[in-house]
Amino acid sequence: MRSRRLDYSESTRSALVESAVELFTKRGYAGTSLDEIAKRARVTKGALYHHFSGKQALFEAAFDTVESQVFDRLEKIMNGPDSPWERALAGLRGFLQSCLDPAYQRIAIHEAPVVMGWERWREAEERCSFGLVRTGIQSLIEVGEVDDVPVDVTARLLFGALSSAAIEIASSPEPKKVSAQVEEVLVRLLVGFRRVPSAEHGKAS
Amino acid sequence: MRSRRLDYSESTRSALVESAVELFTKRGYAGTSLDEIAKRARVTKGALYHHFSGKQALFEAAFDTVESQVFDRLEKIMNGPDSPWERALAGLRGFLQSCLDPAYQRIAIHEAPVVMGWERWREAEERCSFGLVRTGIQSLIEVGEVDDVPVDVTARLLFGALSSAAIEIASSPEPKKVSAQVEEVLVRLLVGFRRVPSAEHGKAS
DNA sequence: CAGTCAACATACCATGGGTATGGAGCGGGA
DNA sequence: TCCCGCTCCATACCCATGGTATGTTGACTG
Repeated sequence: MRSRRLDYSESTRSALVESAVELFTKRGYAGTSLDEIAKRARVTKGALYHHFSGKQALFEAAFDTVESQVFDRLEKIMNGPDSPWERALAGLRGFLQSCLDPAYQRIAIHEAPVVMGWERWREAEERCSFGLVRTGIQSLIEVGEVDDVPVDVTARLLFGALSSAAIEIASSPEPKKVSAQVEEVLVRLLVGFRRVPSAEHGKAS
Repeated sequence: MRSRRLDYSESTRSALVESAVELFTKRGYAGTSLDEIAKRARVTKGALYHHFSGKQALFEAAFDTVESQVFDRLEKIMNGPDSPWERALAGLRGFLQSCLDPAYQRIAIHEAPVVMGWERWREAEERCSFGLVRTGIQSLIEVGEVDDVPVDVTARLLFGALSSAAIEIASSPEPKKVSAQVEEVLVRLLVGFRRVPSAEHGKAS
């Protein structure tokens, strides 16, 4: 039987993470103090340091939550019954959609590489959205849809482009329009990568 | 006649900036204290705060120097007498080359968007390397080498891809190999964007 | 029911960005 | 030439904030 105490503990922990996500999103990592985070979670710094080893660890916990949300969403999308090509397009749209979330935006894309360090960020992303991009390209190559390009590098380039696009979209006065343009360019890009553009692409099926 | 005093002043200012560039490159923005920077420049924090309004301003000065160096280099390359297409390829290689400089790497690409804020970074980049990418694409479109895609968004995507590639290259155990791969993929990408070999857009010419 | 330990709160320290003040020497006007 | 003023920089200080050390409480165990 699960102890009542453990429930409380888990509750305060998640409250801290949730608080961290909100404040980091609003004011950034450097602009947010631990006292603020603790106060918003209605605990003190003591509780915070009981659950996390420090500010960085708390940030990584916040990173994990927002990242896993997006990951779950994208995984569902990309596990559809369609062809790899359809999956890639759907995943693309899904990612751009996810990037409209300010939390994912600022924490996972914008600040994480600096706060966590690029190495660690890369490592974490490998298991999340970047991993999806990577496997997406991988399967496109395996099926023969696109030429045999170096997977790692291509995935990195595409992910970089997507990340920039994400911020561009979110910081634009007309996100819808920019998002549509991004999609247009990206589809055009994928088409350009296609091996034999004989059959009709993306559209009908 | 230029005062001796002003020479000294200018000298200490540049010493501070140079010191900042080195330390920010090695330990990052958050990991570097103003006392360290001042000490390395053999002055005190008083001098630092006389020349700069704060840590951010000093960072921006460091950003400007590394950015302008790369800009000058790329501008020369892209002002060659070749065709826009050749210029684009040359500029691409030049940029990847520049990205091997750790200072440009960490300060201008990695940390600047976070330290300066994305808006301000974007604004500054508009006049520097990003501007070059933009005008490069612009002229490619004008000449008719590539399809009429939205310039702003395309430039943003390409620049994002390039930035990621930069870090990927520099943090790789075999930078030469990765750099070659990046170039391969990027050229393939540009070719994919080319108008000429495309038969399916109804615009074969 | 005493002891133990997780789950916090409280008090404190040290680093570091920023500020206020003081002084020293160069340049300009008499 | 002398003095004044202003730039240029040093010194001393403040305080916000991340991190630590210690105290306290209440639930579970034997």
